[in-house]
Amino acid sequence: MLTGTNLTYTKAFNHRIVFETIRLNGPISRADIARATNLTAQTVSNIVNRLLKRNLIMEGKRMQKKRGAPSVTLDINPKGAYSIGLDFNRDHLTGILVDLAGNLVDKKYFEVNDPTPEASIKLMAETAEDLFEKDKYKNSYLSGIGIGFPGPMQVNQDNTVSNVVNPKSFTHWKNVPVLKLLSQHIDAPIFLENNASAAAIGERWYGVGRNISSFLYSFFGVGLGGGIILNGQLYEGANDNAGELGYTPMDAGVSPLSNSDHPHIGEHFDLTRLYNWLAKSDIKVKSPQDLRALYLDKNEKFMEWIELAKELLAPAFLSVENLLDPEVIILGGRLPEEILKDFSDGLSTRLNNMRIVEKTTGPEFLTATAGEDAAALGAATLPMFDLYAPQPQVLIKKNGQNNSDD
Amino acid sequence: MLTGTNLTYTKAFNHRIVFETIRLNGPISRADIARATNLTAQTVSNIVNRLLKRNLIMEGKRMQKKRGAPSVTLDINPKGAYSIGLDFNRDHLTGILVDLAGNLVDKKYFEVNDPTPEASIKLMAETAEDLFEKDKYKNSYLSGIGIGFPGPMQVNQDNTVSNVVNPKSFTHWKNVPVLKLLSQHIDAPIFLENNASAAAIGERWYGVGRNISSFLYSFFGVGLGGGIILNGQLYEGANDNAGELGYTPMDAGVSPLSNSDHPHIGEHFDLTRLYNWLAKSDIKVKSPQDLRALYLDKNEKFMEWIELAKELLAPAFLSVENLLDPEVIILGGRLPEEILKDFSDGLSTRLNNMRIVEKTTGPEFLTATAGEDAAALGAATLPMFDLYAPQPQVLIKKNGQNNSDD
DNA sequence: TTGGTTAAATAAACTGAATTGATTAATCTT
DNA sequence: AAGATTAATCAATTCAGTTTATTTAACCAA
Repeated sequence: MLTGTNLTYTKAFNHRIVFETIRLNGPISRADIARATNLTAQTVSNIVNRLLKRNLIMEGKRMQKKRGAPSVTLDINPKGAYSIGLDFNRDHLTGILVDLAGNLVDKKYFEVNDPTPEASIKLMAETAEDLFEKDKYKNSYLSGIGIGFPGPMQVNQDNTVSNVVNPKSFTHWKNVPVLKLLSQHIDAPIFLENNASAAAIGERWYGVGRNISSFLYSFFGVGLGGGIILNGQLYEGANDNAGELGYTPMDAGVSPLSNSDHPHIGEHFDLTRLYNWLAKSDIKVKSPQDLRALYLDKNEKFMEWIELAKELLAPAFLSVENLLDPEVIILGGRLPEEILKDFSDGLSTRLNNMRIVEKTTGPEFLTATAGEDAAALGAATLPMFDLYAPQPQVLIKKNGQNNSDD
Repeated sequence: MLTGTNLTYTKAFNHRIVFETIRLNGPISRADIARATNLTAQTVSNIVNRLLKRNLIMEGKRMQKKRGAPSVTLDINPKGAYSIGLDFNRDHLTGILVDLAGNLVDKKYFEVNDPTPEASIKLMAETAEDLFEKDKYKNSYLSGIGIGFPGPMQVNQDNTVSNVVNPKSFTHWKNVPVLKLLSQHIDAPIFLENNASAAAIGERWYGVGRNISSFLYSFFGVGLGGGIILNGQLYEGANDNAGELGYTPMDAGVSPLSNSDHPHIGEHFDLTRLYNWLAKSDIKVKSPQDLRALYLDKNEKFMEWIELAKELLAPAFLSVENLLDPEVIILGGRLPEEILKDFSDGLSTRLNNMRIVEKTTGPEFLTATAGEDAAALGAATLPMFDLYAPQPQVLIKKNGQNNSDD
């Protein structure tokens, strides 16, 4: 709804603006922050002192530039807050602990096999507890826990999680109240998100998207997912389906991996199907790392898949260009970097040829900075982003919400 | 850049919030506004009194609901401000005057033929002056003049206007500094926009988009254009090309209207080419109204075009659904309402069949409320939107900008 | 009819955010 | 060493929404 604002919200927003300015430009002085943000020096000074008290930033050494008094530099305090990210899948759970600067502090990896909700919740809770041991991080602040779910699963409005789209991959999951169950074990804010969207936020906050306000993140996970960042914020669409390139139709028979009535390109990127298809040619793979080896070997069969992948992605990305006109398209996920790089190069040239003559520019293709842990890092970013990112929504009143925060 | 905010911006934003609440829900009492906006009654009272003083709203009669003192209703004052919209094309210029409530007050129409910039500027300035005669609207406020340019023309960053995409249609136009030239004749804020984007804003502010925060507006003008509204704001993309469905490729030979090396669906919607193609079958048409007659006659040749149009639009809109996931797709522009309605019905059912099985929902298709003057009304909305719409940007400082406004 | 209750609107005093103006301190320039 | 320049902050001010209290107008029950 149309809600107003007041000074409390102003304050919260300005705190975030100053924090973000330090995060992106640090080390930076109070005076430079004032210039960058159009806030007065006095205001910046007050906000900085409050952020210092909260241990979110720290002072560095004095720096003299030209004349005048030397300035004290400010920088993010990595130990000011921590966050846990869980990347949950049918076959594995990755849990990571990151600090405020986005550094990977700790990591746990578990192989699972189509786990029940009960077993999953238990594993998630234990992993989270292990990652942030109370005595080890005695005086530190845990901003929260983010959990990324594989693309085909859906985080419902009521925060239950179900797999509406592909019931066969997660046999035991249907409208599971993950948030409710987890909060019985965990005393910290919990955030649920589709792993592609989470990865997009991660890339926006810590990765190549730091200075890019609009991009599409193509996430190669178990299948093909997507997350869209517009004006610095996650755009999920009316039904949380925005960016789902995988649904793009393709002609029947084009991909040997397709087996549906409505062939769509997502099928070609289903890793399980890819492994099975390769197995038919006696090529044994069971992980993205195995694919990397195949790729470096220039394995003929796998190269066939790669070429077809680019063939299928090209028109989909042309649609992205025409419809969304993003500055950048980021490729990331579980596929090895070399393969993503191959995609990005191949797609760039393909799009140049497909574009109508009068148009000369298109989005730039980049590969994500986060590697195989993109989803987990993205999940870990969710609480951080919620607490510290300068989102315009912060400025707008919400019923019964208290914004005080000193 | 990352800029902070302060109370001045808060005030400006809250004024817009209250105004918009009245606009959308009026007649409405101060107390109801307070409840709707989460602002206190006192704040609303203050803001309302300032808006009354500026003549933007007006008091109605007392209304008693249950117990307690009866409330005074408030409503938009249509005569509080006026706006001029110019829809400029190769073949015509439509100029309209609308009031604050979006009512059409006056309209001028001129046929032109590939006019030079000089002649065009002169005609625009004269039309604007005629529409808002000083003595006739003595005590009224003109919020500004909006001008919509046909899709293939481009409003450059430096506010010059050129036709980069299709140089053949506007032979005399290349990097014309429209804003500079017009402001020599006109003493009011001037806004330039692509006509599809303008129409989208018009529909957002006055039309079916009033309560829809994200939609794609497909604009059937001289060709096929598009405007995207996300979170209530116009999203133009990194190169102002977002929503340009016309660039969607199609196979060669599919549309008899195509003649390019890179066939794209926009070619099928080029009205000039359509007229010429129909002429080959001895069907003489030269206006959208003529097409309406053909449609009502169920003219065989024209129906062929209609069917192919839907055939081409369907996959493009499926991309929209998958990528943007909008609540609604609005069809509008110069094509007669009956044809747009046909498109919308046909596309709805087509998309239902193309969608992969597991997905059940898609965007709703609506036809625009504004008819053939959609572009002009949209253009007229630009100044209004800029002055009165509750945009989050209002909350953010801009260098050297003074936000005082009492 | 009367007194009590409910609600709208606003006046007056308050709170808390950024701002403005003044001051101090550190460094460079000449 | 004196003056200029810049960073940082203290102190006082401004001005937005908020809180509290008051007035007014209606309804309702006895």
